[in-house]
Amino acid sequence: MKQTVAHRSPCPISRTLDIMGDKWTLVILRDITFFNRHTYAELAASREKIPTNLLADRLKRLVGAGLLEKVPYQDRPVRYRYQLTEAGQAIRPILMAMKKFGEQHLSGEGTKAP
Amino acid sequence: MKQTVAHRSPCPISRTLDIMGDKWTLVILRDITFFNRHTYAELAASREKIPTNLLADRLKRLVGAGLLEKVPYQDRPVRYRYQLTEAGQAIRPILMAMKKFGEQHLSGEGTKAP
DNA sequence: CCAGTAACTTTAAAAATGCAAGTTTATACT
DNA sequence: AGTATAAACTTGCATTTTTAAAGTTACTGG
Repeated sequence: MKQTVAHRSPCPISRTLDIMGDKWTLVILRDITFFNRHTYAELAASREKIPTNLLADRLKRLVGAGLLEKVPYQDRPVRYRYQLTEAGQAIRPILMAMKKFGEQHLSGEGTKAP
Repeated sequence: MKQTVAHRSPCPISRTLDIMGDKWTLVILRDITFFNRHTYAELAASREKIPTNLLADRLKRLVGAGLLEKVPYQDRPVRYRYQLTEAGQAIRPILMAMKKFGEQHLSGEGTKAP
């Protein structure tokens, strides 16, 4: 089923937020982009403990939005990996900017990866 | 009342998202950063039509997080403007990255400011 | 006194989130 | 054959957040 994301205005920033303006989408993209986590199980196991129903939902939205693709990487048994499309890879500068911001301005008592 | 934002993990990206990982925070910051909207009324009037209770809530959170400050800019009657702190100004690269992403990858049928 | 404006607050209904448990499909072990 | 394990989800339900709309407070200019 195709997931269409309605947009609030034609502004490119608000349209970007229509897709990734929530608590979890960008941490999934972070895990795929920087931490090499590509399977559902790997993503579910990451430190922030995303609820699995939200993980499933966000993956669907991201696939629907064309930022990820779900690819079987083995048969017997079939297993899937979520990988970035070209558009998905273009998220990297956003993540980098957030990383830098977090490091420079949110350093409460230690900010470390992941 | 002080608004403390609990964080999910020490990762600088997830900590950044703990503050601005939602549908509205970054559009408020966009309006202040790029469109010179600084008063509650100006922010409430922007194109995406943020519900006023959320605007009030987000402004409080941003002030609490040290990204904005609420400054009276006139007496009789007293009126306030929300302005970026130094940390708040550091959001700009994030917004720029989102703008670029939106323009390049979300150009459905026309993405224009605001 | 009355209308108008800025800056919020309140309310109730709708939607999203969070948590735990359950399901499905497939392989491996005994 | 029967049991166990694992990946990848789904379901049900309580809690929280978001939305839309209306209401409030403080002040002012006529």
